[in-house]
Amino acid sequence: MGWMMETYKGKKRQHYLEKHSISHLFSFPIEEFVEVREYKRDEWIIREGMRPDYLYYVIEGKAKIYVTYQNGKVSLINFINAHDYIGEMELLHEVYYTKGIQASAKTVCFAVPLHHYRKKLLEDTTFLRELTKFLSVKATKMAEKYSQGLSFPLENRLADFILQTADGDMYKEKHVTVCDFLGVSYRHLLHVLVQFCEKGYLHKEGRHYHIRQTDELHRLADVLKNGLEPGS
Amino acid sequence: MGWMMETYKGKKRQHYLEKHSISHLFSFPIEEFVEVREYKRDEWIIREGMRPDYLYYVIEGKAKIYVTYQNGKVSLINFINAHDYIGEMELLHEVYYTKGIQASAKTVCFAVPLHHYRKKLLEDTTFLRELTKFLSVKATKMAEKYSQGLSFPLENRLADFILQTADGDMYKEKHVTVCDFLGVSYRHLLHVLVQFCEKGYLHKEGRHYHIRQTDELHRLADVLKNGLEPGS
DNA sequence: CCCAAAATATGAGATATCTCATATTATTGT
DNA sequence: ACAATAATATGAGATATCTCATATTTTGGG
Repeated sequence: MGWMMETYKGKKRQHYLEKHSISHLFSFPIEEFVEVREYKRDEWIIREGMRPDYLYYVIEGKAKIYVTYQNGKVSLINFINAHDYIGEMELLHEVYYTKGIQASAKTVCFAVPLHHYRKKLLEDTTFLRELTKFLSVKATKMAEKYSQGLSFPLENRLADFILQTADGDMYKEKHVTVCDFLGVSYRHLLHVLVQFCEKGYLHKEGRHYHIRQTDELHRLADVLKNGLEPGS
Repeated sequence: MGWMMETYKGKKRQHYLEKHSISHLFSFPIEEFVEVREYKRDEWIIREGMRPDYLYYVIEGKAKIYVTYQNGKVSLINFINAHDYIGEMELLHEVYYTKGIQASAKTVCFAVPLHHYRKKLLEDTTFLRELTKFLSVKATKMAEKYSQGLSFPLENRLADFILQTADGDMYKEKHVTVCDFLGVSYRHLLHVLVQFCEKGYLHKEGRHYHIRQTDELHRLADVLKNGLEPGS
């Protein structure tokens, strides 16, 4: 289990700080003590149950949030992408059960040391406003997912997931990850995928799937879009 | 559909402002332009799709957040209780599809006029920090509900719900509301409740249920508690 | 290059959950 | 007090989804 997270130094660090400046997210200079870190695929950025000493801001890459239940079942809760914060719960709350966060691709993030900045962060309007926006979006998305997840069969949620994660017209996600994320059994996921192929929505090519009828998938996915768009 | 929301004036208003002071939530005096409103059971505090002009802070009562899907199905997303904010999404984001919020009991709340305070609120550290805490808790709860909802059968979620909403050792929630909240059909909810009675966990008395074996319900509900408690 | 582990596949039977049909009570408005 | 509407109940058949068993293929490490 080598957890050899790499910290960029010198020129490389400087390059990231400049190219992906986060100074607009704070009203005070923060770069001096910020670490630039790279996590490799499958490395744990935060281990479940362990309080982190840093607030992270993701620059590039992709990670997954996991939680382990008492019965041993591990569940994928959400994805983390560029421009997301990690560890904000621990910054805000004294007690909080930390979830596990694992990089699913090479992930670069800024690590803001809390022992140094905690107080300043909690008094910084600019930072708090940004964080509040981030959290409100997160809360809304989770709320939507929740009601969607409970209200519709896999057929609809999978169609949506395929459209959201497709690489061009190819769907390439790993089944194991997906059935974890969508909370269904591997068997059933395959079953619905086969149906999609039989109906001609998808065509299996090797271990990937070619999207043949985007419109039909949209029809299925649209069922879980709520309400009207703002402005109507 | 009389929507005769009542606004307290004079002495009554003053009484609420003093007894449930919210001055600690802001670093500037806010009471001058705050309205104290009372919504009766089933009144809409915010109508779905309509942007509110106020930020609300609930003092007493209980409300429900609803969303309507394109297929016409209405889904209960969450409850709102005392000390919750309403309308924070609209304060933070220019575009946002507003969900419907309906009082499920007499509900008193403070209404902060945005046209007057919007700018000040977004620059107030104290307010933003409070709101951030509120939102982070909300986001976490939704995330937990989401993964729970997807991962466990109704038996477990219902046990948890019963324990959480029980009034002493009596469970009194309305079935219609519950099956909406838990995202299951009325038929199935009844089916599982009957099972609980047959197993002796509950005993039906009129339209309420007497909890007879808390331990057994806890055993079912504990399955969806994640991880270890902080500090272990 | 080989092995063990992970990921992919597929079948069959068991459950969980839904839909629809239909009655019987509350509740509410007038 | 009455009619309309909502909430509660219950049965029966249809689906969605799960569990388990088992086989094949891919992948990563030594």
